[in-house]
Amino acid sequence: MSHPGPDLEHPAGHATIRHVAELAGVSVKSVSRVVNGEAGVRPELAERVTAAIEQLGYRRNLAASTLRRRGQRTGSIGVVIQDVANPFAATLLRAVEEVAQRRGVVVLASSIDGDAEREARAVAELVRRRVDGMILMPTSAQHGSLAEEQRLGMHVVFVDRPPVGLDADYVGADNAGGARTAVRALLDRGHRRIAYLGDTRTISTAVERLAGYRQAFVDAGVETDEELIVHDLNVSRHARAAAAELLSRRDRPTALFTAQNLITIAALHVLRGLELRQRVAHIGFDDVELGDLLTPGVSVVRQDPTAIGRTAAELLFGRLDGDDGPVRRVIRPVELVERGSGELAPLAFEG
Amino acid sequence: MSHPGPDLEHPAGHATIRHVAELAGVSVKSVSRVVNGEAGVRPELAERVTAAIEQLGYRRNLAASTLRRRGQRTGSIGVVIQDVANPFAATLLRAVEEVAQRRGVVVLASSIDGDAEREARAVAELVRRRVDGMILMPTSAQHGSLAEEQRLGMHVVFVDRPPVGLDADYVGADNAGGARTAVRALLDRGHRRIAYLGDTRTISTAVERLAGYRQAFVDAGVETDEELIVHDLNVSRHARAAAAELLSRRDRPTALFTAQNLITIAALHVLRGLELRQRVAHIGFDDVELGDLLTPGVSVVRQDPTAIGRTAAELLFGRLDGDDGPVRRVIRPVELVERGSGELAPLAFEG
DNA sequence: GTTGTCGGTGACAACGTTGTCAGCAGTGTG
DNA sequence: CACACTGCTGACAACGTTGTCACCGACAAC
Repeated sequence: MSHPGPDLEHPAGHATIRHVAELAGVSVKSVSRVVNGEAGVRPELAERVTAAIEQLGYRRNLAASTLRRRGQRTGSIGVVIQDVANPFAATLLRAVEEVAQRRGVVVLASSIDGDAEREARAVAELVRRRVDGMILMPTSAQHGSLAEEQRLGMHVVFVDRPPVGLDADYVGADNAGGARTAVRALLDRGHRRIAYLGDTRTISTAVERLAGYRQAFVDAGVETDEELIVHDLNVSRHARAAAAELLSRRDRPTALFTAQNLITIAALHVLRGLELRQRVAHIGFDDVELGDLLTPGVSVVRQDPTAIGRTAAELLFGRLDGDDGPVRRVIRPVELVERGSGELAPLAFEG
Repeated sequence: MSHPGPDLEHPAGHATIRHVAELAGVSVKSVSRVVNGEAGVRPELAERVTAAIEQLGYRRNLAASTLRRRGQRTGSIGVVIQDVANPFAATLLRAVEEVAQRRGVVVLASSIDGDAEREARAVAELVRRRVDGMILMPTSAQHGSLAEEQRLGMHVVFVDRPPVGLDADYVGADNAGGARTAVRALLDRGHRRIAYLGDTRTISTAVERLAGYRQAFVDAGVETDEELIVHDLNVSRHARAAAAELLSRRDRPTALFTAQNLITIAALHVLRGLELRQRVAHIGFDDVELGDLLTPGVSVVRQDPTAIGRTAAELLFGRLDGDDGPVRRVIRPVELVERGSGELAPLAFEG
């Protein structure tokens, strides 16, 4: 045990390339060559190395490997999302994963729950780990701090919410257009008191969806009633409370536009509780599972999180592959899915 | 540009500790001390270092750091799940993330979609990256290959499905008990033709849930009808087809027990399509979003993926902190949630 | 005066890997 | 005969970081 070099009898932790070299009776470099599939190793020697690797259960240490291969990729990307437990984010993440796995790239995902500080910590952590690129569903209002990372070669693609104060690729949905379409459909059926229930106003999607809502009113030459617009429903509980309050007014709205999936679900619970699902029209933004089986079906503006995630991932990998074209903004179309709840007519008189 | 050492004017990629040292006019070791918050650095010097770090946008390279700190943790864990897009897995993952984030540990998640080969690749990748531990929702039937990793100090906790051919911690739910309770409830209401629609039989949860189904029949002294047991419904399409076939038989079942959330959803669609939701009783395993708002409400056996994820993560971190007690098997209780669909009586005569 | 201790600092080696380059013996080219 | 080239192999340095240890001046104890 007093001789120099690694203890070759029984490596304490993981076997290293040196253990393998010693056991196979070759130089470490030759082992490296075999492991990396480099040409120029005699088959007989390669076989000895392979056997040694097998016997020791050797696994190349990726940290050491990428350290040496200067400037080399770590084969990892970071994805910062609001909450994996939200089906929208989860589906998007899954699509990213799919593209990444095909390339042998692993995904580091962090949920940040609308907390700008958690976002900053998550991004810093990803930089420390030298991910090759990042896909960001940001919370924060300003992303200028990422400019430095970008300059140093970090590739960033924003999803769902565009970058602010930064030139970066973006893949999102036609939020304003979708909201406008939904609200126009309600107006067309004669609704005038259409409530808007939306997320925090610092979130661009919320802002855009509200803009679409307002635009529909402008298009129709109808005035909006500011009393019917509620913001900051970033917790289910708040969304429920807001819906309950709106629906218990004497001049309650005849239709609801809920601008996000969790708000839609909260509103559905309240409508059901008040036995108003057949009487108050309702369109949500984002599809909800089983929404088609309710009575009436839940009409929604559907976006395609899989397509958004896939597109973002492909964009990111394109950048990693050297695409240095101008910054791209991809806006995916959305679709109004009519299932019943959005097609209810306004009730003339209410008890 | 011909002088040796790094080009200090304008570091090409990320600034290294050497750039910082040079700019601050100190040794690299002192920078290291400051970065790591080690004691014994004059405040004035520390300040110079901090300023240099700031100016250069230096971020410690975690790969190099953990390489040097021999045997040191990488501050990352791997989570191998079936599919992040499945709410059960997503919720579980979120709970793991939560515990990990509190400790500054990042999570590498991989969806493997019931593919044993993808599972093996994911695990190998995690080992290459020297994650500190892994949480596994396995697909494969044998996990003996992990024994070698375990011996080398890798900590593994299984969730949802127990390890086979390996001693490892496990956190799961009372699958057999939950299924038994559900089917007993159906039998108690007089159902006899109760169909079982389940996932692939290589999956232990599917096996356990089927066992619970059978046990309930044994308990009641009723014979099971093997014609009503369908397996391998690992794709929504298959589940729909199976449900449609069962329900179109002349002697169709009076009740369904769907042993997994996606199968439950598929069955709901078929039942609805055939207008049988009010006539055929139905209990699912796993809760489904909005299941309470359908008419009738969807009765389910609810497990708590958040608790499972949290428990598994805490167990894993406990091991990382040195807990070397005996292997633990945590079985979380499940709960039958009666919402209507499971309480329908069998119809005496059918058209 | 010698010795020891102190806080502070840096030179150096090492972590596990791979890039570079030199060297081997054998063969062909000028 | 010198030289270049071949396929194969290994010695060595380097990646960015941190652990080890020696050393600094100052000051106290003997």
